[in-house]
Amino acid sequence: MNTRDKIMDVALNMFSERGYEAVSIRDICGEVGIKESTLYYHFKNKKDILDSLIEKFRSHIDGLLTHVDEITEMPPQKKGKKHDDISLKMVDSYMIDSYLFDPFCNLMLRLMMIEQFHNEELRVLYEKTLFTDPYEIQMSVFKKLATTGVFPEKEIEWIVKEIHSYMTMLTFKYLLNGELTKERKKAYQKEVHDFMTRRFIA
Amino acid sequence: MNTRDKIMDVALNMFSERGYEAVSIRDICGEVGIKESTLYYHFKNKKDILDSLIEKFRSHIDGLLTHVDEITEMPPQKKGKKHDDISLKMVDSYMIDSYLFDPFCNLMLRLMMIEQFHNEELRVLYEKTLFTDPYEIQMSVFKKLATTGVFPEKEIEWIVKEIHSYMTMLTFKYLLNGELTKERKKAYQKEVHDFMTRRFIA
Amino acid sequence: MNTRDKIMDVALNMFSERGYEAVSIRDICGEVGIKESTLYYHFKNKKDILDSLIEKFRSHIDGLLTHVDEITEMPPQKKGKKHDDISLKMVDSYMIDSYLFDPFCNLMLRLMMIEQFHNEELRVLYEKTLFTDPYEIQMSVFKKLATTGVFPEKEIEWIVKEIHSYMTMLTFKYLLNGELTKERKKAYQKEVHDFMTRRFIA
Amino acid sequence: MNTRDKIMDVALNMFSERGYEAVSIRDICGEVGIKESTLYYHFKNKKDILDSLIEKFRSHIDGLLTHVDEITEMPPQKKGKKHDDISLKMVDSYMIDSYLFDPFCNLMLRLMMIEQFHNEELRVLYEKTLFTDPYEIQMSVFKKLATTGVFPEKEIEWIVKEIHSYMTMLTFKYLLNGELTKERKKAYQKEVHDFMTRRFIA
DNA sequence: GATGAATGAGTGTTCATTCAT
DNA sequence: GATGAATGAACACTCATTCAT
Repeated sequence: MNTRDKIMDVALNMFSERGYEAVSIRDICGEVGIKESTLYYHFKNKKDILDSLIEKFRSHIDGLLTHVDEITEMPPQKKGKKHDDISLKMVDSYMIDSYLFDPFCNLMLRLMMIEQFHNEELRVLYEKTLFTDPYEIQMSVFKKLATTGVFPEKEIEWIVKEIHSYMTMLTFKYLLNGELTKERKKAYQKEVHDFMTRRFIA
Repeated sequence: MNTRDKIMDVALNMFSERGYEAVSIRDICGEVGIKESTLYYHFKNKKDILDSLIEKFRSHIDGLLTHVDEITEMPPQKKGKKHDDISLKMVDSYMIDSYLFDPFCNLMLRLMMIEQFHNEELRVLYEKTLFTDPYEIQMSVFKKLATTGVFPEKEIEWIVKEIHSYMTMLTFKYLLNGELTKERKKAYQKEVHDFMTRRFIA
Repeated sequence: MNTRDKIMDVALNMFSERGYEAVSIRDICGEVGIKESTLYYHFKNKKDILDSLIEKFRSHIDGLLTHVDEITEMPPQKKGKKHDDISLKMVDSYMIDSYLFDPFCNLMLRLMMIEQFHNEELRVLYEKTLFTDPYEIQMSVFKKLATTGVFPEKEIEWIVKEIHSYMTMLTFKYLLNGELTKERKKAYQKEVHDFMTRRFIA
Repeated sequence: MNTRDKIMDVALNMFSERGYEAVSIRDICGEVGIKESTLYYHFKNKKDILDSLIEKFRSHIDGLLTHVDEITEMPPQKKGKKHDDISLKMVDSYMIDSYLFDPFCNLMLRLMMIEQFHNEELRVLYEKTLFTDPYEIQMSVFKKLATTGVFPEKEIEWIVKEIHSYMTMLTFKYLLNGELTKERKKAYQKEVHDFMTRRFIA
């Protein structure tokens, strides 16, 4: 990892734990192992580090959304196929691994959680990535499933709301609370699985 | 309001928006209208302000929990009475008004959200007040309702999980996001009402 | 002890250990057990405490000198009497007990030692009480002894210089160094005794 | 002189006059001609300046002691040579010029005198450099002289005690009292010379 | 790419002191 | 006699940043 990336990495770890303002250039440089003056070769100023992190997060998210779009716009599976095949796999595997469980994304979510109350740009991004986008993704997935006749059209809205609220709550409870340990990840996955099983299988 | 209370009030407003570390003693005193040295007559240091706020919050919460206990331990209503009488009123009126919508509590929740990642004391309090306590309160309410025969015992767990996750998600979405405006409160109440109506009435 | 005396007592203890400037009104009041504002009922300001201590010391010293004068101006003892009768007793008992070993005087000497480098008033007092006065007292004692024929007049100067330098060195080494413990007092007394024995007896 | 050395120089001058605590970083920087923040580039905090001074003093003293050892371990002069040749020259010239009269050492001794009452590290150093070391140096010098037969072995202890106490008293009287002026140095040297002359010549 | 040296503004905190009660 | 509440000035120290090398 080159110096610039190391700075961003260290900065994100610190920002997401203590907040942007509470972290000093000294703190970052001390951890990276460079002098403070060196940091200014790589970044214009402190704000520039944060902006670069946000930019990186945005393109990461754009990649995810593009990927999800490709999946949901694929021609529908044959009728009668088990409903969870596509939807649950997508939700479970893709979004969880590359988004909620991804270290970079997870730290960015924490940072947004911390900074949202006095940074409008981050507040909007926070609302979008934690509430709006996941809801819309679920909706497009279930709408597609509806075309296969698995669910009646008019029930979709509430089904999605139920799933979305459950997963959102679990996200805050397990993934945006304390350190992101293996135990918390497993607890999250277990609760998601139990919910899905009861709701759609049992 | 005396000087000490004014300091706590101003400090909480600032801490909950920008985080404890990012707020300076100068900021607080400027807003309160006292000299910095005066603040140190009322509080022994910056941390002492935070500790006093936490202490105040704890006793506030203790009051709420005691009140809830009194309600749920009242002798059960006559059979057949509409289930929402006691439960929804309690949930809607009491917990919402005196907790989520209460300005002091709301700001404390925001502060806890911000500080939880590097303050273990606040992390524990955060988990308790946003996840553990609400779930347990709902459980005791619904267990009581179950004794009146309104709900079958074995369904209670999932009903409560459903309600709890829905309300938790709404709390993060509307009450712990941006400024706590009347519009957001109304949006929150409407979504709670819609959910309750669909789930228990329709 | 009344409040005023308690303040002076505590102040002297602290001044003599950490220096006048390094001791705060807060420190003193904390130890005395009064509020800072109360101190200003008893003393005009911080400097006033120091001035009062100096004044008290001056009159203490005046008392000592008067006492010594009375002794040295008493009619001479009969010829042939052992020379140490009057001189050593005086030196040993009186000056040591009421001056060097006296807690108040000892602390004042320490205070003067600390403050002499930037307080001309205390520097003069320091020089007088540690170098000039003791030398002159010894001189008047030995001059009196000379009249009894015990010492030849012309040897007196060097005898006194010898005694004075020895006792001064011991004072700095044992009484103005570390805490004034019983051990240090005893070590001081032993060395004085050994010196006197060797010089005048052996 | 570079900035770091200038800071140490100014700090020592101020510390030795007013005491460590009574001197502010502002005072030092004002005299050196730098901003306060600059000082923290060179020293990690105020204590660090003091520690650096102590360290410098220690190595200075180590140098002196090594030098003295070399002299006293030189093969003895031929018998009958005037006793003061080596000893008095050494005492007079070397220890006085490079220790008591040396500006850095003199200021350090004053600093130690001031700080000894509440700084155990400095108290120990103070006792060593003003009482223990000089006594031992004199002892090794006179023991060497004794081998040449100038002094009887059994008289050495008291001779050294006499010299040591006399020079110690003079040090406190002339060199550690008021400003270290040429007049005081001369007065000190004259009294040393008079004492030596009377004691060993006359 | 990186650093040594510097800075002005700001940090939390303590200082001696005042004054109405 | 003593205190609660306040203050302006000073305290040691950290901040993000600059710039010549």
